[in-house]
Amino acid sequence: MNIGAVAKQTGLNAKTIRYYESIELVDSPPRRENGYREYSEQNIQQLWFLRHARQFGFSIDECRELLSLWANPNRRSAEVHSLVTEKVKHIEQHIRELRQMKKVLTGLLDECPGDESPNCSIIAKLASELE
Amino acid sequence: MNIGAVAKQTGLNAKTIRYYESIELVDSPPRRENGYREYSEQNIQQLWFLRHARQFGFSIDECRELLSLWANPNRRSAEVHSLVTEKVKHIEQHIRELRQMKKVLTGLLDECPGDESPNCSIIAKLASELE
DNA sequence: CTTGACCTTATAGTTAGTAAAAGGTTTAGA
DNA sequence: TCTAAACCTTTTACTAACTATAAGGTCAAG
Repeated sequence: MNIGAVAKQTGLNAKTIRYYESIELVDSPPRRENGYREYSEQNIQQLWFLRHARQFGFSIDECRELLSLWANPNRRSAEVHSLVTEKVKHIEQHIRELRQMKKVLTGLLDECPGDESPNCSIIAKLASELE
Repeated sequence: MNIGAVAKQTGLNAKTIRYYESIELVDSPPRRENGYREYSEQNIQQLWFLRHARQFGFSIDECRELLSLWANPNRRSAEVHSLVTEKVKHIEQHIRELRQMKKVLTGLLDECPGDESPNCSIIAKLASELE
């Protein structure tokens, strides 16, 4: 299969697929006579793996770890479990930070008239030296 | 005041302050004879503004807009209100996405034994072609 | 035979800084 | 007075994870 078809199938951008190959995240597919990449089922599965892992918020480096666990028949599922547990903790932390940001911002919104006047406590708050 | 003291006061890294100057996000402070930057109250207030706006999750470009609203005595507070409202909406969207990610990942965790065996439904799920 | 949709590479841009290199200046202590 | 630490300066390159652009080769349809 050509890169365009693989891109369409997996939902990855063709440029992203070439990028993953350039950083040696996935195996290089063989080339046809004209130089085009010819993707095997195996190649495509790696890309599906990445598509999903990236969607779940894993970084490229974490994906590298997950891919090597996937490739290793002697892996301990505890390792996968621990990687994912860590990821969930980070997500929770991130959510807490966003909630805090939202809380402060909505508080500020209540104090800003939102009309034609220039007075706005949001601007004032941003410019203040107080934490 | 020298850049180091301003950095300490505002909590911004001195390198970050020079960076903000280089992209013309803040006014260039005048230089002393030795070439050192000499920060006025005015310069420092701009940096406080940025410190806060960045903490609230505004991008550099959004900060540029907010700074120009701050500088404009004829601003309409409705504009500020609308910028912040948009930001809150984005934060909410982001939180929803993270919650969804967390939900799927914790679901997967329940199905992975997390022991010495190699079998792991997380790995299997990542490699599958299903959405 | 030409048009458009593919494919190729290399290079540069994106965000928001951070780090490193290589050097000049100031200040405190011995 | 000398020197070492702690400042300050600039330019350049690096980070993450792509995305865009340029400039060109290939292929299939009409």
